[in-house]
Amino acid sequence: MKYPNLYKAFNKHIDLPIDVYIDLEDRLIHKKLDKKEFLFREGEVVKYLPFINDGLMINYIVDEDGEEHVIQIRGTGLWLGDLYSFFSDLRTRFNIQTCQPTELLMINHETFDYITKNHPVYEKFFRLNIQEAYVQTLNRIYNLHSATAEERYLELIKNIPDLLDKIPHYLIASYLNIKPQSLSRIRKSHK
Amino acid sequence: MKYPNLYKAFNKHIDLPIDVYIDLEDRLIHKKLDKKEFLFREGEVVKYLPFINDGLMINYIVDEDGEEHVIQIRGTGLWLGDLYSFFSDLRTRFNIQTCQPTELLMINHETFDYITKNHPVYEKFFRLNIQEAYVQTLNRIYNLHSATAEERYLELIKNIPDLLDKIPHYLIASYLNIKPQSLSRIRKSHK
DNA sequence: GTATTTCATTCACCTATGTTAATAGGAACG
DNA sequence: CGTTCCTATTAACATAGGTGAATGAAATAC
Repeated sequence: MKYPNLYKAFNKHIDLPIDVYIDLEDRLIHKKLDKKEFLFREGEVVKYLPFINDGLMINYIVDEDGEEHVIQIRGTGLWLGDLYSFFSDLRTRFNIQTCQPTELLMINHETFDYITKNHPVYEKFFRLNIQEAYVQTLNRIYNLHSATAEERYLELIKNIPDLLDKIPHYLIASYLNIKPQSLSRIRKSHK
Repeated sequence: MKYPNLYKAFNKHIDLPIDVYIDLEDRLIHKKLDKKEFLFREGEVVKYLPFINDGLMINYIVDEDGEEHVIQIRGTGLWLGDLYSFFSDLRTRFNIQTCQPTELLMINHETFDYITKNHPVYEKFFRLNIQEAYVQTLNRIYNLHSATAEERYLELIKNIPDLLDKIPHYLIASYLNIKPQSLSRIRKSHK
């Protein structure tokens, strides 16, 4: 087994026989990105389902004023791409970029069709995987509604304690929906 | 065909042969709710996939202070439930309530298993349906990040012009993540 | 190794939205 | 039919977070 992180990610949702896993593993596209490299950018059609085997990435949208809004931050063991663009063949609105050197495992359309056709358990996995992502974003909306910036900050560093060392503070601020100056202010009051 | 709204909803994503549709239609659970009735509440395990055949509903979460936060507002022709609770058998965090007399068509587990097993096209539909819902919530997060309360209000009434007549303003305010007083203020400045 | 850019922090000031309280209209209820 | 509750609105004041500018530190480039 070359990628135990991936195997573990599958088994979080489904019971995956090892040979069914290996059948996929041999078809994966392995990709290494440096820090600050893009996996894809707004306007492209996404051709892969990317799994973060090791690293850290963000998903952001640029508004009319050119300002970046970080929508997601995801690291090792998680998927981060644009399912919608992948399955619909429409252009994505998202920019997916690494925050550190990152190693990806990617499934293209041919492989997706092959594994779901030959191993229906993968179909179930992807449905469950989307559902989980969907619920996470509903919770994020709730969080944006019910918690103050300070509470969101404290919760974030509780969940990912080393995040502050791993990515620039201005990206964390954007994710929290505040300005870097406000993040500084909050951090100051917690020293 | 008893429920053309439902048939249309399916055909937005997939090509559904009429007999495959009818096979489902005969198994649907039909339910009528009055204004302000609950479909389900926090703590319950959701046993159905509900389709709004006619009406209007909200999804809200109650925080520790007892305050309601409206996460979704959805009407005729859309699905609104808790996929996660339905598929995982875990208790939901959501409260789903009608804003007006509402007519629902519901799929229970038995029916879901039957139709996906006998007509794989339904499996595809539900995957696409979740994907669409997922993308909508990502856009909602972006909207909360990039637009002011005033912009969010104007966009909302542009999309659903008669919403103000259909549901109490305090629920719209909650959905926009502002207080009713602020909504009044914004509305006043647009008269 | 120096120059240049990028990032984090601080401060003074500003603004959008929250908070509290008062009022009034309408719906629901006996 | 009057009473009670619920909702919407307004106003005065409070505050979280935004804005713009200045500074220094750190990363990157040359």
